Amino acid sequence: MGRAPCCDKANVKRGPWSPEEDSKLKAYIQQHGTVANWIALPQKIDLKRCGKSCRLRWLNYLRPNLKHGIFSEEEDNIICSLYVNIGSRWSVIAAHLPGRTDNDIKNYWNTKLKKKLLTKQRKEQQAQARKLFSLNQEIKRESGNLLLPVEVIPQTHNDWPIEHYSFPIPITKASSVQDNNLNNIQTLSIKNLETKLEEVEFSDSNQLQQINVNINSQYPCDIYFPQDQLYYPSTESINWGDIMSSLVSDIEGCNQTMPQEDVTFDESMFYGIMQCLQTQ
DNA sequence: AATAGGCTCAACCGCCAGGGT
DNA sequence: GACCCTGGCGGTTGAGCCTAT
Repeated sequence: MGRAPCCDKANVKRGPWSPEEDSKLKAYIQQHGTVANWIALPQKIDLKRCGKSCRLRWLNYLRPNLKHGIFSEEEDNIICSLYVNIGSRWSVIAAHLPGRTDNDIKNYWNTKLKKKLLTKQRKEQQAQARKLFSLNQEIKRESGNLLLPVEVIPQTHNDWPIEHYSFPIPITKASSVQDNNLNNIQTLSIKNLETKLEEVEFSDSNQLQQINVNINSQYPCDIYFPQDQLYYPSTESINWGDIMSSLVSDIEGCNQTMPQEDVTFDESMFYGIMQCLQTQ
């Protein structure tokens, strides 16, 4: 047996509110100040609406001092920083943005801000890829025939659109040994990586002071290692040289126990490792 | 001009927590 | 403790608008 409905669905109006309905609701609340019982309200003011619908209409549209329209850059930053820290708790986020409702913020995030951040992320990622490529070439030159990737091209991942730590992880070309290699690489590199990443501090002059990257934390939604790129670790502040160096030393150690094969890098392998890190 | 597809956002849905009985 | 009721919340939907073809 299901839950009893909060109102008689057959006898309530649904859909957009008319100006008359709005003014009835507004008038009642202005006269009484508050609503003690939203469920009972529609009957009192002769509205064929669900009490919950009345409440929502008031909170999201009719109540005074609501701000509608374009979000400012500052509001964007606040939303992003809070989202990164607390996830999709829109009511909490709304509490930090006077005049904005949780519904507004939720809509804004889902329709605009997320895309905006994705675009920004991709641009940064391309710059990062170029940087890594030249870094790899340099290391390669310095280290002779070191087994490092010739191709480092972080791709846009359809299911996982934001790739934060998209530096390469080596795998062998031979699929039969990939699993073993992954295990080796994981055990050898993970601690190093983790340390490096946790050392990364980043700041944003506008919004946030230093926030440590906690790669063990659970991101609460469909975006991982996300959006924080805006005010969190900028690629500029990450010492990729250090990270690459530690990877190189791990790879060297790893190679001693591995068959001599060409090693290439793969994005999916990286995410596998990052997932492994998260579950540790 | 027609229309298909994408986008926006107000409104709805269903779950959960907390208070009252 | 069990049950009921309500408020609050996050996720989802769909009508209407916009844009590209």
